[in-house]
Amino acid sequence: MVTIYDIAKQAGVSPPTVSKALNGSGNLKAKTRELIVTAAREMGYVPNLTARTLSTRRSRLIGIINKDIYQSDAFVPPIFNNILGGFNQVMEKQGYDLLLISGSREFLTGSNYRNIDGLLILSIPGEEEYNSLLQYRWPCVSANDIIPGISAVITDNAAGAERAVQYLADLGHRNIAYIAGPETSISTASADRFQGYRSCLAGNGLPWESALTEHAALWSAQGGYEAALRLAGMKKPFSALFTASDALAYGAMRALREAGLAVPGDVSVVGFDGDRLGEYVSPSLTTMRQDAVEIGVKAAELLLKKLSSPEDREAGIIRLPAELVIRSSCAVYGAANSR
Amino acid sequence: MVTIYDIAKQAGVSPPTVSKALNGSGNLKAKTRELIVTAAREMGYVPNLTARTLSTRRSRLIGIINKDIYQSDAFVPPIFNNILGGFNQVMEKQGYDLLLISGSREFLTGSNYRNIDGLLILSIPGEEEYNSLLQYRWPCVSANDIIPGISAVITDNAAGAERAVQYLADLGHRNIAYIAGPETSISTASADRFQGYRSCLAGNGLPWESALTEHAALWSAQGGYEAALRLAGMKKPFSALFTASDALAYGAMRALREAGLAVPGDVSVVGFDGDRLGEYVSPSLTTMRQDAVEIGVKAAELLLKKLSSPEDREAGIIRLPAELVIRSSCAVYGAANSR
DNA sequence: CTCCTTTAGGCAACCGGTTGCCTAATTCAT
DNA sequence: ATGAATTAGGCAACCGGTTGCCTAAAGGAG
Repeated sequence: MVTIYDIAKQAGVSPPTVSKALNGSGNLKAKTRELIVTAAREMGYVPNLTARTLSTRRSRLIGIINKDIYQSDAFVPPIFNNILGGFNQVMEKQGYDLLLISGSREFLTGSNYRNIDGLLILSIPGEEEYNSLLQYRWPCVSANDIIPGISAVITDNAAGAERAVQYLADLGHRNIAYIAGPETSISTASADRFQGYRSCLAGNGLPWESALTEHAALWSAQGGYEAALRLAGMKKPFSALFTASDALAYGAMRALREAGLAVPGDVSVVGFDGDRLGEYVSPSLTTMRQDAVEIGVKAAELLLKKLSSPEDREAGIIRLPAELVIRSSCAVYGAANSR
Repeated sequence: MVTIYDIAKQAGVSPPTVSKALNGSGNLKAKTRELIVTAAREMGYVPNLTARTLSTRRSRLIGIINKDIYQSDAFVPPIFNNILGGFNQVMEKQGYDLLLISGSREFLTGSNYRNIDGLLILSIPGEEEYNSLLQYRWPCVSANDIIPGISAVITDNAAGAERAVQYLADLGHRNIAYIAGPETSISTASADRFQGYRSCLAGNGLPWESALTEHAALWSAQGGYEAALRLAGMKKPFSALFTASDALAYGAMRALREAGLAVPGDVSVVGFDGDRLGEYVSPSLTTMRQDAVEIGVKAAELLLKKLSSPEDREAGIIRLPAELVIRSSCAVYGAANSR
């Protein structure tokens, strides 16, 4: 591996001079600088980032926290990959690499043992890690979830949920059920969608019936399946169902089928996420599309801003609109409707 | 941040002694060692891995290469996340962290600028990166794909494809179509499944008809959809379809529906992957399940072995069996079959 | 009590960079 | 040509660890 010492010898200067030449710092004669830069290129020099990190205390490394990736058999919604893709696309251009933070080590030690410059949170493991996070206050952005005290880029969940429910209301549905995601003490994404659901009901003069809301145990098709079975088992009939994610909707549609309810004949279903896959299930799923790539891009930009002005501790929240994607899982109430 | 210098001062010893005490090296009196270890614990010491890496030339960092994650709007099959989950589960216990390698930097410079100890390849970007990889020969394992000259942990694709096709043959199907994934010059996964398909046809005395094989342009539902439309447009009828992935099958099933073909009434479909989601599409998808978590675990174990014995350059391949998961996308030939 | 062996732990150098300061060299004015 | 002002670039120290070697201290034997 070629080092600045090799280049220094080759160019007949001292190592610090090489460093200055390559970084554009210091007062160097243009000719000297050029000599060094040329030598570096010819020798195929690539700076050792480990050494640079030790010296400058900046690693150009962003930690990625995603509890779901680390549960080895977890269901990871496609949206996470797209967020990460958008995020990386921006960060890569700025010379940052991404470090998947294993388990909770970096957190619980609170030590930043790899000299991470900043953090992207996709989903936070738990209370303990959250507290550690707040305590150490590294530059940090949360994507797709709101965590009190931390900047976030997120879909406008409340507005998105309202839009979805309004669509169902506009189709004439009056009994609109809801399957929420699991609630955690920290995240508000699920709560925001729920709130949008309720406020839209209210806006349409519809009462909220607790019997028409079920909480899924997991953000997965399995969770949606079980929740929908519970809903279908209730005495309260419904002609429409809004779910807090697409995966929940896939599971719910299966449960409805098994309960003898046709989609959209008996029940109209709207999901939330905009998975590509929703186009391919049967019936294809009407959903609120989140622009996952854009969330990642915006999160990266926000984090870069924080990195360049560390004194700015403001916890801003950027909300991106969700877009209604009409496919074929919804029908006008009463068209072929028995309930 | 507390360093060994702080501990040294506190314990009244020299920094190297602290290092030796904490690493269990050197000849230290048991009492001294204990004194130091206690002080370190009390002071909340966590070693700075950047410094340690610089000194030891070992980073405990594994690079992850996955071209798909870096295409910001790509379809990343769930299996990738599960492989990574299994891999991380093992690596984490050994104190390794995972670095997502941005774009192609680390490759094309050939420099290992972050002092990565080893590499996990999930999907390789292209020829150029591949050549660079072979040239530098870092400890490296490929998961879920075979790359000439590189150790791999992979599902036995040929055997799995044979099993899938045999299942269709056993149901009485004679005209079994196939949708392959995109072929690349490097990877053999798709080719292996194709070969399994053909050898199973041969084993059952069925001729291979080129009109019954289509290559998808992408490993996605969209790719499967388009390929199946082409198949359906051909004059050659078929009563069964095997696809090289589940995502391809989802797309294909939609295309068949649109072409007026019922699944499994007119066409039986078998996928490959074992996505959880396949349970929730309609009809639920019969598929060959790959044990993605196990692939990740085995890949980690193999890589750890390579890391501990760098002289061993053998490019071993570990093949894991795929398991037939019978759901409801297949029917006996002729039961309700018109073609 | 002395001498020799063993052991414990310190010193110095190194990993590959970066930075502030200071001096040698150059430029400019006189 | 001389002196002052400016500029170019080297020196030394530092980031936080690890390692080999060497010596001081402790222990044992006679």
